Amino acid sequence: MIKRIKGTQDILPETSPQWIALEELIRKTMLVYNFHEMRTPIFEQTQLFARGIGQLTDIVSKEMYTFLDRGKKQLTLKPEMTAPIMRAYIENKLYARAPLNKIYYIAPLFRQENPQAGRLRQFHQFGAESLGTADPLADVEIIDLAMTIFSNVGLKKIDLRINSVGDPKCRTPYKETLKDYIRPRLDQYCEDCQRRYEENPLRVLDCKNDICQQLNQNAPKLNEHLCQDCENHYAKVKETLSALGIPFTEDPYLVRGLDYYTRTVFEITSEALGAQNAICGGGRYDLLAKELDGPDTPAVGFAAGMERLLIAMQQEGIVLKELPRLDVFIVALGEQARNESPRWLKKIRSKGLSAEMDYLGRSIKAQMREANRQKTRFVLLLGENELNQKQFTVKLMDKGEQITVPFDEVISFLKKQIVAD
RNA sequence: GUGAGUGUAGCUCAGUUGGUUAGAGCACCAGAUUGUGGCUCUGGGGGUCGUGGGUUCAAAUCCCAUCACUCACCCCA
Repeated sequence: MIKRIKGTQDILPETSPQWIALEELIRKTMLVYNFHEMRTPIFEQTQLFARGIGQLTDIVSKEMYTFLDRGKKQLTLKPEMTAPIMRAYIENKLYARAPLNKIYYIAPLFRQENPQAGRLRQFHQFGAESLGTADPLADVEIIDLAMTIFSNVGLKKIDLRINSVGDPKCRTPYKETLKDYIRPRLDQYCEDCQRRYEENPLRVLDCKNDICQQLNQNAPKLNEHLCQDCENHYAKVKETLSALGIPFTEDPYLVRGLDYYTRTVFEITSEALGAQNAICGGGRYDLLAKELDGPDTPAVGFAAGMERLLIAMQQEGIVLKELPRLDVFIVALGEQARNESPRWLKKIRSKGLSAEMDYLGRSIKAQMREANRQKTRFVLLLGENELNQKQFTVKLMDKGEQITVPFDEVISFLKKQIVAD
C-alpha cells in the first residue's frame, strides 16, 4: 500500500468544513483590517531563503526540501512566507505603487523536521505583513490583528508575550556583553547552550534547562541595553497595546529564530497545546528588504499555524461549522422511477438545493437508511403510485411526517420549507 | 539527528502462567416490517495479530531484527 509521506495529513470531508470556516473567518478579519491577499509560488530559488532567513538558522541548514530541476536550478519548497512576500514585493515594485502595502496570505509550507504533536512536514500558515512603515503603531496593528482573529475564532486560553531584540546598532554590542557574562561559566552550561554560545548567544537566555536558567539569573538583559531609538519604539508599542486593552507580558528572554527580526518580536501561545505551544509568532524585520536587494523598507508581520490553531480550537471545544445537511434525497422504486430521478435531481439542484439519489440499486429501506445517514431534510419518494398520480410522497425526516405534493408544486414546496427552517 | 512508547477487524480496544476454531463495543450489510429512516431485537460479512527470522510439541503472547506510527529533545507556526 502506498502511504502518505511522513508528517503530512489528509484533510477528510468530515474535517474540511472546519478548515473552510476558519479560512473564511481569517479572510474576513484581514479585510476588516484592510490587508489584501497575495499568493506566491509553492517553490522558489533556494537562494531566497538562504539569504532571507539566514544560513545559520535550523530552517535553512537542515530543514528545507531542496532539489534540482531538469535545468539544474536549485529550488526549495517554501518553508515560510515572509521571504517570498518580500521577494514578490520587490520584484513587482509594489513600493512604487503605494508607500504602504498591507498583505496577507494563507499558504502550505514545508519543513523536513521530525513530526510530533503540532509539528508537520507540510503545514499551513496564515499571516500578515505591513511593508513600508517603521511606525510602532503598525507593530501594534499587526499584534492586534492576530489577537483579534484568535478572539473571533473563540479561543480563550492564549497568552501574548513581547520583547524587543533591538537593531544591529545595540544588539551587536549587547551580544558581546552577554558572551562576556557567559564565558567564565561556559563549561557549566548544557551542551546545547555551549553550541548556542557561538551560533546565537541570545538563545542561551531562553534555555529550558534548570541549571542554565540558574546561571542566567544575573545575565544582562537585552531590553536594558537598547539604544534610545529602539527603547522609544518599544515603549510606544507597549503603551499602545495597553491603550487598546490588549493584555501582554514582557519576556526579556523571547528570541526569534530567524535572522531578519529587529526591534519588536512577539509570540502567542496556547495552553491547550502540547510541547509545540506557539500558535503565532512575529515581529519587525527592517533589514530584510535590503538583504534581498530591494529598497530599504521597514516591515512588520506575523505568521500563525493553522494546524496548531485547529488543535487548540478542538481542545477548547470550538466548532465553527458542522457537515452541511443534505436537502433532498430521491428514493426511487422501480425502473421507471429510477430513470425519472436524474431529471428531478437536476431541477432541484438548479435551485441551489443539495440533492442526491441512490446509485447502488438499493432497496427502499436501504435508500431511506442512506438518506437518514446523510441527515437529509426531505425524502422524495417516487414509485408506481406517485408516477401514476403525478405527485411525490414527501417525507419530512425531522418530524417523521409524510405528505403528498403534486409534481409541479414540489420545487416551490421545498424552497418554502427550507427557507422556513 | 537523538531518546522513549505503541503496533490485534474500517475505528476504539480486550486477549489470564505460551495451549483448541483470536474476541467485544461502535461502524457496515441483511432480516423482524415483500413501499419507508432514526429506537429495539436477531443474524451476517470482515483479521497474513505491522513485517521477517528464531525458541518451542505449540507463539498475538517469549527472543532478535526491521518497518511504521506517536510523543519528547533540538527548533519552530
